[in-house]
Amino acid sequence: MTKARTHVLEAITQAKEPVSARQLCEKFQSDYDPATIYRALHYLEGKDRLDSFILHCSEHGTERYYVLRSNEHRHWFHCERCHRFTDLGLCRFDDLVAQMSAEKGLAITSHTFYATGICPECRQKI
Amino acid sequence: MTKARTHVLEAITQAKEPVSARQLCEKFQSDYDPATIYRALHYLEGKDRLDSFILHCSEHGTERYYVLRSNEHRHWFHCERCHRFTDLGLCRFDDLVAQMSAEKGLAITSHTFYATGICPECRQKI
DNA sequence: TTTTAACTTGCGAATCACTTGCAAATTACG
DNA sequence: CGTAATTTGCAAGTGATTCGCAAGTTAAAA
Repeated sequence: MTKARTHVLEAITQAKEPVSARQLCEKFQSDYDPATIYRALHYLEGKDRLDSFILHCSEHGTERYYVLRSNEHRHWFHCERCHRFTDLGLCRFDDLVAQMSAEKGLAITSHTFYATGICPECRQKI
Repeated sequence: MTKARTHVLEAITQAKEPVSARQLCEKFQSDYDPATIYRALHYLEGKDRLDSFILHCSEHGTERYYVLRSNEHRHWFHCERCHRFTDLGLCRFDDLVAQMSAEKGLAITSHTFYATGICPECRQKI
């Protein structure tokens, strides 16, 4: 683990929500080149230390977001108003996914899920 | 509905799986400019005639895929080997989504789900 | 520890999937 | 039919991410 990779992993570990490459590039603006950040993310994802998903929002456009990979994965909600994430807890889709997999004879190795809408804080402000 | 929009909608209607903008641009290469295709897709999605999701695959990169919007939405599986989609049937997550929504006080207005892995045909070829 | 081979990084240029500005072409409608 | 509102094509622009390459580091071998 090089310094850059360690720092990127630490930043994602400390974050309470999914982090985009761009956020990391901003954070490490004076330390690492964007290319290094992107390469660190690929490296860490290849080593199964990170999970990621792509999400489009009106404020940030289309970006890939990274979270730590643990043995039990979680899903996220994205608020269309404040553009923050809310943790939806551990994945509860395993049974349904297994069911779909069995029905169609698929070897499902992963799935992506996220929900969008308005979070309680923003809803209150309307 | 202009001609371009009609043709785009027809192409997606006839397709048996999600279609990317790029596929449509290729199909209508000699008829419409890519900008027109993209604008038609935005228009149709804005009119609730289409649903879309973003998916990254090794063969086609990151692209947005479009499907007809019906009252009951479906989810898809994407094969990492042949890069085709398999219909996973109607959404079965509504209860779980409602549950998550209630737990966190979120106003969930939509969700995205897709699974990836190897389809039966490709699995057989290994 | 010197030698060498194997990564990593920074920088700048290149990709690629879209977007946008603008003038010409269509379409809508009074 | 005539004018206003839309839509299209073309070309240039964005923005996230990737790549080539030379320089800097690290690791393994001798």
